[in-house]
Amino acid sequence: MPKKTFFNLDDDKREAIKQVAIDEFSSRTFNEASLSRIVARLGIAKGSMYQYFKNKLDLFAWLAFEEAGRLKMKYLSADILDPDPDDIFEFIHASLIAGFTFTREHPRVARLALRIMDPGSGDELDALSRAHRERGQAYIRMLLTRAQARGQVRDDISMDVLVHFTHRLLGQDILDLMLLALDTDMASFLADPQIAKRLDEQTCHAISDDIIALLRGGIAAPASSKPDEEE
Amino acid sequence: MPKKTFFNLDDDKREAIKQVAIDEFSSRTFNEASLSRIVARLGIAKGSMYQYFKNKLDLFAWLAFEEAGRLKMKYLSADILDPDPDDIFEFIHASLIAGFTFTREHPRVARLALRIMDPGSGDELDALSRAHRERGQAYIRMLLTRAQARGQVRDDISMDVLVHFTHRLLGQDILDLMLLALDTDMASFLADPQIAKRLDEQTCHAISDDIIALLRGGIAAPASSKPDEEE
DNA sequence: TGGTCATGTGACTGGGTGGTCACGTGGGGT
DNA sequence: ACCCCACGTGACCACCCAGTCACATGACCA
Repeated sequence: MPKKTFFNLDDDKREAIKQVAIDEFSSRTFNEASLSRIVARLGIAKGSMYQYFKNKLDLFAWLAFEEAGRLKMKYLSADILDPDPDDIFEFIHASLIAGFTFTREHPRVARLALRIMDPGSGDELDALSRAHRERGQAYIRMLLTRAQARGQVRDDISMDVLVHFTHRLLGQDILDLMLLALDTDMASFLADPQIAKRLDEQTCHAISDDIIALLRGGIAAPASSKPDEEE
Repeated sequence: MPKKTFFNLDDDKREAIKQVAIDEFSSRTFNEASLSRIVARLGIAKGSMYQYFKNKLDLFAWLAFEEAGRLKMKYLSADILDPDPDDIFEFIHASLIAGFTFTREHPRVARLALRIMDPGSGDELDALSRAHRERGQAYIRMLLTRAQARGQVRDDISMDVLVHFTHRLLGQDILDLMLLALDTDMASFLADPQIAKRLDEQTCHAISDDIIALLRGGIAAPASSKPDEEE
């Protein structure tokens, strides 16, 4: 968490620091990101940063866990976040749309949020990362278990596997799917996150529909006689 | 590619260099991996490395693309690698088993091979990485398209999405699934890759079966009347 | 006016990096 | 005995880093 000095700053300066830091941490690994580069871009002294934050990790953790999480929540809670939606597929669909919208409107922040998952950036960060992931997976597990109890999700497959893939789908896969639809890759996106804004809403819905169809029926062609799918 | 000097070395020394370098590059990002650390561990002079390799990238690329690829191919071709297997699900199943076996027997090399996918390590490496990925995806696409022509894969979903997920399943997901089954995560694996050896063959088959079931039928519970699935 | 205190500063420390280069060494060939 | 040449070496260069600290600034209060 930032020190109180940080919150005494001009709104403009505080915002500038936030934006430049998001830029740096979203485009590079935690270890590769550089405080020196941040302060140079801001035109302030390095010592100042240490008046605002305890150290590099403090700054990163605040941005990636607190701020990015807060912003993402806005998008999720706008559409969904009912702890027991009546249809798990509706829930996933809504989460995908929310994720697409969030990523399209705040590509750098979305990428920053994914940086949390980077392993091997030091013990302290790895521990934070694991705790974060486990919280998310616990939530998904609850939803899937309830859906299973309602007979909506198959019960002949390891719940761990289901949780893992669903969690990943709603987290990392969203950006991958967007990049796929835009015919680019992560490297290009890191170089210019704004390309995410080129994805229109219609395509987002098309991708989500495809994913939901996959989740519902797998990749196999329907067995010869089975007219209960549209088309 | 290494310089010829490297191939004139004692087999022992060449092998030692390979092993220490694999250790370093598999446990850290390309940018975070350190040549200084490698030579220190080997007890040789840094200048020597530059007699064997043009630079850091040369060493990494040789290990990750050539050597790791060669080793992985051994496992894949042992079971499969028929360009038109009669059953796409059999093919995927065999690839999963081969991937599990490879990862279990050579965890560090398997992790090294995944490092190729790390984006943002510089233009040159990103370009190599993209080319590598595109080759792999082209192969998967061919297989899926043929399977589709045989009526084995549904045709109402974007082929790009199918290719993307299948490619990822056979690449990155294999390690993730193993870690899931071992109840650990990537951070712990990076700290000690040998934990992968604890996964027994039976569990590998169980996971593969689950994945194939997912691919065949999705996550949805079968619609009330439909006895064509086992169980 | 003087004093206090929050804030800003940037040179500096100690450490790391990839890569170079002038030099050493030793085995063949002539 | 001579040289050559492949190989080995580690000090060294230029650069980058996170984090520190003695000092400067300026607002507010007495």
